[in-house]
Amino acid sequence: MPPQHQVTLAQVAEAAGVSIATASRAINGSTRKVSEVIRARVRRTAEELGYLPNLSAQTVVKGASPTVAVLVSDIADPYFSAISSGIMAGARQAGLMVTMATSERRSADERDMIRTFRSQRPRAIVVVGSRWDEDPEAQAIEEQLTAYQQAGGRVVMVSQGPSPFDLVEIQNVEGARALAHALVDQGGQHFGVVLGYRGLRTNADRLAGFAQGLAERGITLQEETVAEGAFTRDGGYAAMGELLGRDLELDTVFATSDLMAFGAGTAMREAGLQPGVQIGLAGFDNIALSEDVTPALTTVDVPLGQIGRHAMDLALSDHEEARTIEIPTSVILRASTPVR
Amino acid sequence: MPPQHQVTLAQVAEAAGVSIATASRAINGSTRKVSEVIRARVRRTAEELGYLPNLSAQTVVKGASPTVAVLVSDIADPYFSAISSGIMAGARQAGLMVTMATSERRSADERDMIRTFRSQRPRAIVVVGSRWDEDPEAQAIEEQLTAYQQAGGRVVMVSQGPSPFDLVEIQNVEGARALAHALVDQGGQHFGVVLGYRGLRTNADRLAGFAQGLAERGITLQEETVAEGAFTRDGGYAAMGELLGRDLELDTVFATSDLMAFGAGTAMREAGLQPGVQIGLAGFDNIALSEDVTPALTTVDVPLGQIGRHAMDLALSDHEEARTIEIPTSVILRASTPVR
DNA sequence: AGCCTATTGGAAAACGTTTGCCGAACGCAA
DNA sequence: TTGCGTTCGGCAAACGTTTTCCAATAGGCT
Repeated sequence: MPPQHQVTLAQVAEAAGVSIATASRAINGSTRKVSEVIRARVRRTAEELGYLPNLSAQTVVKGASPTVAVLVSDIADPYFSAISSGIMAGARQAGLMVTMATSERRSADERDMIRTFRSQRPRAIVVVGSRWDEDPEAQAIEEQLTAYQQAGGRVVMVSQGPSPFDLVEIQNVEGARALAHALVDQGGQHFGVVLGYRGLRTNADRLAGFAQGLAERGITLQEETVAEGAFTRDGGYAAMGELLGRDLELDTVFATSDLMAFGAGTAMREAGLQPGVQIGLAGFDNIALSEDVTPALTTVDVPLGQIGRHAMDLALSDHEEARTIEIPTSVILRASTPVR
Repeated sequence: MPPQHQVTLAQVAEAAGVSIATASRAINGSTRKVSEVIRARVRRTAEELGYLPNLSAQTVVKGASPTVAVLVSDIADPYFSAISSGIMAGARQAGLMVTMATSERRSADERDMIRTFRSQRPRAIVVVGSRWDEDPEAQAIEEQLTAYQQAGGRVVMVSQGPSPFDLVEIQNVEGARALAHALVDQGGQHFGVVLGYRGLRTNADRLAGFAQGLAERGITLQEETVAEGAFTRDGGYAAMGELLGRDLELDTVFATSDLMAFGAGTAMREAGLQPGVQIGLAGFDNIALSEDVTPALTTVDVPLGQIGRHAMDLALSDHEEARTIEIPTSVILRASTPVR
């Protein structure tokens, strides 16, 4: 680590002919006032010398840094990057910096990153991304976060419920259920599901909601029409391939994320099926490009940017007991699911 | 800012019955050794008490924080999120944290963010995103970065050349030129361009390279066949609309980014033109979904993840004079540009 | 004039670390 | 035994801030 030598407050004070205390008060403000003339002089001096406050020093004495730490599974995934974008917008408004890390969906890494975050003494830690059902690290992670919270930090989980912390919950069950209704209403009868890892609660919820929605229309989702894969574009491609190999008669496929739907769509075409023509295809999330593909993708809208904002709101408002914000979802029918 | 009270090194030292100095050496290691037995005892105590080193305190005394600061235009844009992903992977390997901010392409914000970054004393600052041609803040930003560098920090610019700093340069001109060749070879004759803001060097380069490539095949790109818009999906949609309104006879359209191409494609379809059938469409960047759309998008591959890695490599290797890494690009022909 | 209160500058103590130095303990050769 | 080098623990200074006092000055009131 190269030594970085910088202008210090002491140098500014000296140059302005005041004490360090006064310089501090003049520049970074506090309850105490400093006379206008001195204040101006100090500020000008600081400007001239190119003084920049040392955030770490401030953090040491204040006990917390003006920072919010964000942990996401994968920043290259448009789902997470859209949420992150909302978080960063909120953070900027609140004058906070953002430190970010990706867990790559490995929960041991998640635990380590949270430890590292704690070392930074951020004002809040936001964890985005579905939790695994049988996560060996779950307890360790929760302990870390609890300790952090008890030390005065705020914890916000996005799409991680149930949990003892503040929560931003996406209505996955309801959205998938409504989607099922809509698809049946369009004339779908034989449904398949391209499912991200079942162990991720998000997927489990979306599957359950979809099955429930179908059931409410008198259709039973067969287990053999569900293919599981990684919760990524490639996973969708692979799972769809598997589904095709099973030689079922499907007229509509629901993928538990838009990203998986894109992969599934490519697999369909490679098998000679045009989504939106011979077979229907629906996703979930309504990520940015889902309306630009051909055929435009039927999906369930999740207001991703808003989610980030809400997470920051929770992080900043102080309240005693944990709160939950429910994010409503809504079905968007597009050309990928034809009316029959 | 809530006071966060935490276990300190002093408490660990006390509990372990050693001095603070010894505790420090036992836990965070240094040149000096501490006997195995004491070392073990201290570590165990730290573990039991849940001690976490205070990174800010360490930063204050060491003079720099184990952090790399990243500034991107817009994290929700897949171009930037893919690069960020590479950067974060590199940072993790190097044991560094990442602090991230978005400038929203406003250069005044960019300047402010860099100031804030400097306050954090990061080990490196990475700035990703094309520079504006006539940027009123350009000088202020360069001064900030120069001062930072002189204080011992490392600066890496991605796609920002020319600049006095370390540079990761994408071969935009060459890529666009090669694309033009390939499109002419496929039988294209009447070309249009959906251009992101011309003031962004990236767009200017891609346009220039494309025009040059056409010229080398004996085709002159007419100014009236170029429509300019925001460097986003919506910009592409709007610019394509404008182009269509001009009533030209185009057989192929080059959009200066995949994102713009997606928007342009939607505009084409709304006008009754099928990309890949009546009209060719090509993009630039090869973002993740470009092969999943229908028709799959012809584009110029830019290895975005690698770019991030290279940026981190530059940030970490220490060398005197500024270096430049050239990232090669390569044409990928897909169905959106039919062979005629 | 005398007193009380507000205002404002400065000295110094914190905050949680790392590290330069000192000195104690030990091993070993002479 | 002395002398000397090596190992390793601890004291205390430093890092760049904020904040608690304390003191000095100014102003208002009687």
